[in-house]
Amino acid sequence: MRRSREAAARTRRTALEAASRLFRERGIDAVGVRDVMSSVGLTDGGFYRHFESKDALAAEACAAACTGSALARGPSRSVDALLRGYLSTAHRDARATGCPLTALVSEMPRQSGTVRRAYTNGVRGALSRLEQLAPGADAPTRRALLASMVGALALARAVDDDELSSSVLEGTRQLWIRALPKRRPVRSRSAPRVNR
Amino acid sequence: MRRSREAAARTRRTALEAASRLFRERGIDAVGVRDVMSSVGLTDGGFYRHFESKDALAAEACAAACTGSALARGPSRSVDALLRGYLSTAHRDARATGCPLTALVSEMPRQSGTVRRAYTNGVRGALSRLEQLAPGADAPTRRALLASMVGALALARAVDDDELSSSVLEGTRQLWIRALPKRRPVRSRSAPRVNR
DNA sequence: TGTACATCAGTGAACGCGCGTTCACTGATGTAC
DNA sequence: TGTACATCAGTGAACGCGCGTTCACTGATGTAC
Repeated sequence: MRRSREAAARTRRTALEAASRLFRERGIDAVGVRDVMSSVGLTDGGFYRHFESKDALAAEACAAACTGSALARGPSRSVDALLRGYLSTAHRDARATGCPLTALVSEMPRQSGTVRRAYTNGVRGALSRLEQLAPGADAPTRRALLASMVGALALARAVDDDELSSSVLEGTRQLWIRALPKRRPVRSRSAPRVNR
Repeated sequence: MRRSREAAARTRRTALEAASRLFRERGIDAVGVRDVMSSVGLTDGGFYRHFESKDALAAEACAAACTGSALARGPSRSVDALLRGYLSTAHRDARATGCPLTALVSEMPRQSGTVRRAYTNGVRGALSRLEQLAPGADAPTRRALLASMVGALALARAVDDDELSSSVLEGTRQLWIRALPKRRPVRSRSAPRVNR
């Protein structure tokens, strides 16, 4: 039966959020329209009142996951803090709520144009965020940094061996803590090391 | 009708090779037993004369792709040459014959135990190869290097924008050419710079 | 403010299709004598 | 070396199942008067 406009909007919003999580957890192709709708307590027929197709949902969910992810808007205020969070075992073990760039990376080449466009915009957004957090790194370095983060998290999730998995995250963290220029310290550059 | 032992062995071998390419190109879940068998000119029913299940095929194909890939046995004799090949647009555009670690990385968390084990062994093999090619890099650095290569190639394949894609490969190549210790030069370390 | 009616969110069955796997069958291959 | 027979690689139909999408229908919501 008909629902109020507010209820319908809520249905659309919660279905989109559920899809965003399910796609990251199981992959876009492995999640059905029925899975999405039943996860918000509805049947699948009504899906097409809210989305034109599964592909349209995938593109929108990918975009939403990108703008909502830790890389785009997380609380980190330094690149060190970002790396600690991104390359943590907690992030590794939370695929459904983690970075969509990593969760979907190797199925993206086979996705439709609209889905890939959303993903590519997510990559651009992540690169801008890195520019804010690491202004000392040039553009090629920022691209290498993003690729390294994505690769480390993806590999850490892929392998079977917990020790190997953790060491990939840790090795990548160490690399960037060494490689990135440090923030200008609070005291003036030439000041002697004194209290205050 | 029955085939000779040699013909049957050939069937098994070519089906395995076809599966290895198809899985890398389209993903394991998206390739059916029919796809594999029809790509070697047979019907699907006979598949189970050669493999116990699709999962067993996936594990074997993953292992075969790992031991046969450029990372495991390519012709590169230096880490620079390896990086030039691995992070090339040619490798990016040849998913079916390229590195399986990258092609399958983000669907691996959802694969069966046997498939993940094959993949993890592939990661270990790649790390050993990097140890041979870059003996100056310590273990954490080698893990970061592999993660960075996988991430760069995967991202370059995922995005829609050719310029962004190439720049991710190029930025990663630059990073490692800078970051890795150079090979010991031919002349002795303390010799002055003279001719010969 | 009340009433009549149009709208539309959600239901549930149906569609054609492809999946992994099973199985009776065919007939060439391999082997025992 | 010839013959009889067991083996088994490959065929093709069938199985139960889930997929994305469509659609007639229900009945509460929203609106025009």
